[in-house]
Amino acid sequence: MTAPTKACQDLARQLSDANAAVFARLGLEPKHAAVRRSDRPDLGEFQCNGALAAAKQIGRKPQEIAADAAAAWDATDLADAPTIAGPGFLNFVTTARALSARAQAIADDPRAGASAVETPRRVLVDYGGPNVAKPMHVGHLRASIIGESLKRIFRFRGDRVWGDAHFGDWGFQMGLLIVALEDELGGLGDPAKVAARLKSLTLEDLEAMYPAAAAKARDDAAFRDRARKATAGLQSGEEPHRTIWRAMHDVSMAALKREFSALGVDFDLWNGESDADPLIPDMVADLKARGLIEEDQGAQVLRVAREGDKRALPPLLVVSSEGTAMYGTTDLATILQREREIDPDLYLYIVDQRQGDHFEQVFRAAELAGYAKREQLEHIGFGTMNGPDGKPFKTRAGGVLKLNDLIEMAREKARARLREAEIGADFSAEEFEDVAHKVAIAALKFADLMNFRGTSYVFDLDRFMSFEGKTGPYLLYAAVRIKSILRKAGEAGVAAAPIVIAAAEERGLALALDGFDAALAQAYDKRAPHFLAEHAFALAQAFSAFYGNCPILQETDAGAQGSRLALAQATLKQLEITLDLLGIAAPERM
RNA sequence: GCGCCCAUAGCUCAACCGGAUAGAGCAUCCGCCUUCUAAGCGGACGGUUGCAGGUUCGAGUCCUGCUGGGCGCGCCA
Repeated sequence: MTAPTKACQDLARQLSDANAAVFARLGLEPKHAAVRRSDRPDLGEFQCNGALAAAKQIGRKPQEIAADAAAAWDATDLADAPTIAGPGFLNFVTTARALSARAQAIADDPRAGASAVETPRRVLVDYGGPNVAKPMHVGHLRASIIGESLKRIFRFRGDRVWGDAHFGDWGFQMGLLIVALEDELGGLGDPAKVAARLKSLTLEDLEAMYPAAAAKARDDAAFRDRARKATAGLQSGEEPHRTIWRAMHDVSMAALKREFSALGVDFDLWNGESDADPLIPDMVADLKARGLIEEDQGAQVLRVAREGDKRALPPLLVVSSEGTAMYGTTDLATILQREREIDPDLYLYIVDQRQGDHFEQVFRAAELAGYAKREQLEHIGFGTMNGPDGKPFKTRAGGVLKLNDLIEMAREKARARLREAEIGADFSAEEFEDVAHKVAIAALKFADLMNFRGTSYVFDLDRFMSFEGKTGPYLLYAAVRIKSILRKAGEAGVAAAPIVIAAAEERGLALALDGFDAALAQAYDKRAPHFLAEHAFALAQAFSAFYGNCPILQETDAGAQGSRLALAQATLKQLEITLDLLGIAAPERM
């Protein structure tokens, strides 16, 4: 019954449990007792709206039910008896004792107050989606940032998680590159000549070859046809197709690993579409034998339309009229491969929401084929990153902006702002660069993750890097200020003491710390990191208010000083965990 | 043509299962550095939630229609 023993749970949960006991005694359904953070901080810290729903159900007046519940409240260690407002809302204010205990529990918890899932699942997160020969551009930014964050969120909640880059190294694009090379060399007949060219092949070569070949294929039917045949040749293991593919694959892969590393994005699996290729012949034969595939216009298709669909979903193209595997085929085979090698309970595909139909086709096909259940497969779609004109982001010249260039732009802006603020004058060149990089990445990532993933947002580097308001740099600044205090406290020999919440800003900070678990759960349930981004900002704001009004080093009361130091430590720990879940790292100073 | 998504403060975005007076940041204005990093803090201003109906004790949220925008619709991925 006393708060301290339950302090491992967040306050909303503690209040809900206590209120559920009250509701049960009154003969009301406990589910109506749920308490959550208040929308009206002027009336209370927490609220329960259940009296209204309960009233509807049993035909009593909501105010009466609320009054009964308030009168029956007995968890006075946790909160005072709730006040009643409006049509029957219950408003709670927690006791300083319960709040102190909760803050202490967070301070003592390596997970900073975050709970874990009861039953861990095996989760595969498919994100990033880089391609051979195509430089990563701003379109890859969202997939990488959101996917990386979701991977970390699921892992932190206790699931067993694999992040897979699902490298786009198969299909028609490879055929295009092969015929482009053929034309460049005037034929592929001379193995020595081919080998020599492949040895000198650079990423820049590939990045020039691909768009040229893709453009040519658009209005040159003969070229397109050769590329399709080359694709078929590659997929049936011909030479020199295979050798050429391997060289192009390796050059691209090495470059991509560098780029992802700069972004702070890391994968457990670097599997490519090509890795699922060996499964395709047997898979197609199996689908055929079970009568799931039929011939249509020279191609082999798997029909996935269902009765009751508002619109007839086109069939999944399993084998093209040229005999090649299409990307749906590869995606299906990849599910088969992952079932065998990983056996995930849940698949998350972090891909642009415009591909929704494609994934619906693949997921239905997987279910029809019995490879996976439909509910295990989720397409986590996201919106586009737009330019100032509201259309998908383009450079001033109208082309796509390379990810590398984007990051360098952000870094340059960060350097300028650091110099402007006269920060880092005493840093080594190395540390200065490290800080500029961290600031740049934090700005880019937070600007992306603060919005719900489904909405498109306008890219505005000046705004992201403004260092003011709701930005990545603001969060880093908050973390760095705490680190600075902790360093000085350490030098001064100030030690942490039991947390005692007294001042309004301490109360606000403790409540912010308490909100972490709910934010994490929402981010997890909705597959939406912006709930955590929101929490990080709220926490940093609460700390800033505390920072301005509750000095630590100057505090003369040892108990209050130790308590505040412990609060600062807990805040830093939780802020760094939250930032890490967003894929953001804070420097030691800035 | 069919289907999906979106429309919230001047701008960029939030709003948990339908709950109270719709919240932040930016911009504008007013305060606060003799104090742990002012890249900060406090305050003010700012709204017919695209339009019209409907369901409900209660609608930004659910339903219908309309307007405006984005996107998708078999051999690219």
